[in-house]
Formats: sequence, C-alpha cells, structure tokens
Amino acid sequence: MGRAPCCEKMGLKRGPWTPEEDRILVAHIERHGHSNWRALPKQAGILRCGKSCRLRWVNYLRPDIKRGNFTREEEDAIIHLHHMLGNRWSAIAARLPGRTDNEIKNVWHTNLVKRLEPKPSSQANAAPKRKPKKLQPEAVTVDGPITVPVSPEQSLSTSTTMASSLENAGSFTSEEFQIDDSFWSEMRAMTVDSSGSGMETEDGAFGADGPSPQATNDDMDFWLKLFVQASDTQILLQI
DNA sequence: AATGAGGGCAACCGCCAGCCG
DNA sequence: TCGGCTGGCGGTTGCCCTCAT
Repeated sequence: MGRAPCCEKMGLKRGPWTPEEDRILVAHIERHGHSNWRALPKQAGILRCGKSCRLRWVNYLRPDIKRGNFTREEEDAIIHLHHMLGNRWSAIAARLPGRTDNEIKNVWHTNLVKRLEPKPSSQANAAPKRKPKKLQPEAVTVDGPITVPVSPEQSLSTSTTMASSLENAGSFTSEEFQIDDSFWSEMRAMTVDSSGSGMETEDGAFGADGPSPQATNDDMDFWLKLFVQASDTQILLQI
C-alpha cells in the first residue's frame, strides 16, 4: 500500500507551530473534537498534515497537560516504570497524569539516563559543567535522603493507575491496583524507613554511585516491598 | 562582549497494529 | 480473507537557548 504523502510533498507547512495555528487547532478541536485527524487540518483551515496536528495537540495543546519541571517523585516513577516496561513511553505516560510520552522520552534521555549512569569515581563528586536550565521550585531537596514535593498537584497527586505496569510484572489488574494522593506520602515515609536501601539520596534515586546490578535488584525489591506495605492502607493486592 | 559547546525540547520520520469495507 | 487507511508509537533530528571560556 502507498504511504500517505508527507506534509512537504503536499505543500503543507512544517516546523514550529505559530500561536495562531495553535489557536485555530484548539478552537476546532474544542468545537468538533478530533474524530479524524487526517480530515481535521482541512476542516480547520490549517496547512498542516493530520499527523502534525495530532502531535501538536497530544504533546502540547491538550488542556490536561501539566507543564513544568518533573518532580523527583515523577522522575523516580519514570525510572521505576522504565525498569518494568522498557521504552514503552506511552505506557509510562499513561501512568503519569498530565505528562506526555514525548516529554517523558525527552526527560529520560536528557536527565534520567545520566542520573542512572555509573559515574567514574574520579568524577563522582565533580560539579556539573552547567547549571540546570531551570530550577525546580516544586521539588525541595534537603540535606538528608529525602525530597519533598511542595505541591501535591505537581507531583502525582491525581489518581495514578500503575496497574498495567504491574500487570506486566504479573499478578495485578487495573481494577485491583489504584494509587491515590496518599500513595506518595506513604512512599516518602517508607523511604525514610528504608534509607539503607540507597533509593533516595541527595544526588539521585539510586545513590551517588549509580545503579550497580545489585542496586537494580534492590530497586525492584524496594518497589515491590513498597507496594506490599502500601497495600495496608491504600492498595489492594491480589497475588 | 563575543563565541563556541552542550543541553533541552519540539517536531519529524518511519514502522506497526487495528479497523473497516 | 485481503488490502487500504488511519492512529499511535518509538527513535531521531535539528533548532534554539544557556553557559563557560
């Protein structure tokens, strides 16, 4: 079958979206929905291909998208989910309300990969060459092993379903495994208890030396233990 | 103040799976 | 059952911004 012609072959616009294009797209979707992405640009009067419109909407214009920096909890969740799901960014994004797969993918490749890379000992304590582009006001790092989100709404405060990831790990179903706001409170409290596990450190979730294979196993154990412990108050587990 | 390097992120590309006629 | 169409996904690219020199 023939591949659909791309934007440039059809004389359609490419590249960054203008505010005007954004406005038209949002207005059209709010009015008519997006039942057919291919027909949408023509109906809305946008000189873009449907794919481009969809991407723009999904990754940027959707009203439920949470802009701004990732909290430490979110980053830890990404690391954990990636550990279980691999590069299934959409599956990971589905468990992080307000975050898109593209955003998570970017964060993974720009921040978290480095965070998880084993650091050479000579550089382990070296100052970063560059300062972070943006500060993260919503994540307060303290001297101890704990980080505390300032705003629950900016962490994973909305009801977060981690069911599918756990389904992949086995034993759980969507209906049986729901995490709500207090989950992270539980987690933080337990993080203090399990400070010996090396999960949370000032430098990162896996300790300043990065994850050794053993650390990776410990990480898995940590999360499993965490889920089981949390089940007393918030989570129903059926094993 | 100028400039080169590096990082972050939006957008594109190409493939795949599912739906429908 | 088959082929075409569409939406969705993951990988990659390239521009722009920031920082160090």
